[in-house]
Amino acid sequence: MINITLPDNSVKQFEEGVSALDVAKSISEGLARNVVAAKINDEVWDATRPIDGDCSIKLLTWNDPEGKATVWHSSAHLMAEAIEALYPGAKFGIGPDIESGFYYDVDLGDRIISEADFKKIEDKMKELAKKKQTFERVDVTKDEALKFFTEKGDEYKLELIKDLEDGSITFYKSGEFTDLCRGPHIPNTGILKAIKILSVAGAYWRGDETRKQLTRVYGITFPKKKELDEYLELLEEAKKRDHRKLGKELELFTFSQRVGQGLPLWLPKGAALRERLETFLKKVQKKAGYEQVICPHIGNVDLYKTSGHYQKYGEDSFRPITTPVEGEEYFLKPMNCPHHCEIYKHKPRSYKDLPVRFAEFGTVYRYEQSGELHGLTRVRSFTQDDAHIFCTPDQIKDEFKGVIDIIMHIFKALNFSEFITQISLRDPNKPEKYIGSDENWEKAESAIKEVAQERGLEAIIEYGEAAFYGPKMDFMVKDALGRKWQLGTIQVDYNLPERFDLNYIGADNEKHRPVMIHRAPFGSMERFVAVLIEHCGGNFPLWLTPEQAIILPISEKYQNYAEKVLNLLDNYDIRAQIDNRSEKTGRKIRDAELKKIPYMIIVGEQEEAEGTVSIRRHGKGDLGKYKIEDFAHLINEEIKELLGK
RNA sequence: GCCGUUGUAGCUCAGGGGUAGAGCACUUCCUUGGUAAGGAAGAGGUCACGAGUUCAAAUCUCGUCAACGGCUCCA
Repeated sequence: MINITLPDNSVKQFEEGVSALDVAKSISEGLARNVVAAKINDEVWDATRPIDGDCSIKLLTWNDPEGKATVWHSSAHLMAEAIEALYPGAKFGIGPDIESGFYYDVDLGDRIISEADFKKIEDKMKELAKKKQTFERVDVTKDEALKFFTEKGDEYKLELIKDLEDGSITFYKSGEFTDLCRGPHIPNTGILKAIKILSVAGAYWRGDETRKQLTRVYGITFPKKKELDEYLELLEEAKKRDHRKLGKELELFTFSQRVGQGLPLWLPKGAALRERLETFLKKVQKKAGYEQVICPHIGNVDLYKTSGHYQKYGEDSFRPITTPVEGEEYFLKPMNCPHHCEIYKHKPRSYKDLPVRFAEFGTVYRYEQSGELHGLTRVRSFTQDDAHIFCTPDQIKDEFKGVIDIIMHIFKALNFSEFITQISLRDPNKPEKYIGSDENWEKAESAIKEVAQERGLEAIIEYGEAAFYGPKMDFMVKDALGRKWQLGTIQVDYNLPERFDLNYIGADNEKHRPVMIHRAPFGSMERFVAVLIEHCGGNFPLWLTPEQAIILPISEKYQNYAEKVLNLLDNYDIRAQIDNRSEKTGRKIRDAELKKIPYMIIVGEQEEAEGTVSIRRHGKGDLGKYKIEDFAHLINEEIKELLGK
């Protein structure tokens, strides 16, 4: 008999060789039907695999992340089986589960899979799933494994097996399909009720561009059709919110082939919106003791040799600009820090001056591979809401606090209520990878952890994710569709102060090395605006939106009154326009709704007589009549609430 | 950068070896109206760019550029 500890810490006795599925059955049949895998001593196992000793157990269902992963991994096998049946002789690379679904890399010879074939594969998968095929785990020796795939003629699997240790190799058999696989898998394919092939793309074998390109087939499965439908709806919704689509429709930005790829052109409405974001942050930063600086867009090659960026990225940058007579070399600036270091250096600094905080909306240029460019999220020219704080090691903690407060303020003003904080620290096993003294690292790392706690942030700590020059804290927001986006970042840097030989005179009258902190709450204006567009679906917060209100006169007779209203609103700093086309009100409302203007102000005979306005809220409908001043207050109160003042 | 797909009016898209189509947007006229599309007329395109094949190319072929979906990369 063996002892199995359940999640509630109760211990039950079972025969040796019992499976997690048996354990589930002993609790309830209903539970057993939903079990897809089990965590045995923190390792995910097949629910059907015999347990041969004392252990703790957690039964996993579709609702556990590991359960989903297992379901999708098994789905990948099912898809491979379907593809093998439909395309005999297909060879298989790897087929893992991913964040949403799974894929399998397939070599089909000269056959191709296109969207038109998806249905065929889905149908085959459904047919196979209905058979409730089990997944049979088989231990094999390396020789057996090699023999099997040599006979099958699958060189990809052979290559994978060659890297594996004998004794650790397992096959999984389900139906007609046998795969090299570590597992675990679901008890049988019956749970896979809703199946969708999503897309197909090329992918290099083992991510190596010198190797053969395989066909990567993406799919997703769910235990219930309803869940699949919801997922497909989410994809549709994401498409509707795509910032590239909305950016065009709302006239925020555009691109021109003639200007060049990855170089965004901000249209008047987009530029105004971005300016409001900048003004907002500038105000906050001024209060927090930042000073604005301005730097040129190019820098001498020596600047980047000093910073070390030339050695590291010189080849992957835009080619240098050379002066015609002297032959000097300049680079488009790929970051602002080296310039800011020189600003720090322009005069001797005392410990009494620290911290100094230089802020700049600095436009930088980076050569990104052409296939990488994507809307505003990946561009070749972008503006960082950058600032560099030069401080003593003891001041790191307070400075982090200050930056976190700014970031939280921004998230609130822009309705990002869900976010993830990540702290990246050294890999304790590889201290040689990092520059800077142990003592300083220790100090900075514990400061960051303490600050996170004091500010009530539930931070994920990642060891080994720090940059070689210092630890950092990143913020990822979750948008309205639950997608995660990396935005703000705070990074400690011991490297540049060293390279630029920055110093300050301490109380002891000796020179000391300051610490540098890079920080960008938005990240970049381009990326941030893109994320914001997708987060709010183009319905920007009232303080930010291009047009806050539009006045819709019922007919031309009320044009004068409309202008009077406009003037009054202008006095309250409310951005509004008049739609004076000779269209019916219904039409004007429809157009204003489509333009996502938050407030529609209808004025006609009644309003003019009473000195009021009729208000309609975007997406909500008629709000009734207001006095103009009351309406202005309504708007300004709404804004105040967001900006928290 | 690599593989695949795509490129026709400001936008969304149809068509396709014999000189260009729709809806919306735009302009003008009529209409002066009460909470998601009033009517009529008009204007608008080297069919991404460059070569080639052909009596004839927007259409076929090749190349270039760009966008899209992935891969690799991201100070």
